[in-house]
Amino acid sequence: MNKLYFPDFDLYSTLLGGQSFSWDLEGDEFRGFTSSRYIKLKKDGDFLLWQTYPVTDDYNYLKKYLRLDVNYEDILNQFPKDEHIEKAKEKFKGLRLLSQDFPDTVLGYLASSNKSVKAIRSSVRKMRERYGEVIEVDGEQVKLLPKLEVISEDTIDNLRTTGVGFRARYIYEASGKYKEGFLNNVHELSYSNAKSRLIELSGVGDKVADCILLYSLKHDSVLPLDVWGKRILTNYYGLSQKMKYNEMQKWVGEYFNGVGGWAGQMLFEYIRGFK
DNA sequence: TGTCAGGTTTCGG
DNA sequence: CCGAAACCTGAC
Repeated sequence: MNKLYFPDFDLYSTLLGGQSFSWDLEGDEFRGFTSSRYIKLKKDGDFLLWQTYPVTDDYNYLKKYLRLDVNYEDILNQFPKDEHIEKAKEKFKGLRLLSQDFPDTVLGYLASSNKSVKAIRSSVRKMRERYGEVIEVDGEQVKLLPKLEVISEDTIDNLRTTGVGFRARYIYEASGKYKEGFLNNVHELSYSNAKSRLIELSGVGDKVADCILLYSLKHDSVLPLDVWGKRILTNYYGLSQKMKYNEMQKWVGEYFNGVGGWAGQMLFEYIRGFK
């Protein structure tokens, strides 16, 4: 495996927390699947050991996915100083944000609405089983995450067999639109323009759009406001439960210094008792 | 078996 | 604009 010096990287909370549904822990090795790569990753002290498949030694892919070019200390230094953040940081220092492949993130979060992380992971694996490309990894056959183009060529009824329920229509329609290029330039748009475009997709509302914008497109100031995100704001920071989504998000943008996504991820895992 | 999970859409007011 | 109901299914 390849080796990189990388302290301050908590693989467990980063890969198995709430931001990706595509990683498993086997022994001391994390194994992840995207729509184009299978990745093996583990920690050896302050080093990261890694390999990519079917294209091996693909450092550029890993670097983008894990956001290896961010200055982690700088980000932590921008966190506001308060007791909740201090506690969350104690437990989750090393938790980082990923930049997952855009279509993969759209798929995962379209499948996520009104479902627990565990149930989402299960659906994602069923879709992977049905649609994922087979590749060979160290002599073993494994499947990748499906490409949206492949899903768009199947039927909604078949898609339903993967446990996505009423979300099948959302995934199917979004796959077709993606294939037509509807989302081609979202990564170049401002936060609000990109968000408007995403919300035009059926099945994407404020929260799912914010997840895609944060976990794939690196809009780091956003804290996705699901029930846990809202609990952070109401229970820890005294915001009223009556506040509207966009009002809360505006507060996040101001209070968290532009790194609400990073701080929020730690608070999110902290408040939901992960790990 | 019954309830819960918990985002978006849809519908009634 | 707002609140409430409906949506599928897996987990427990």
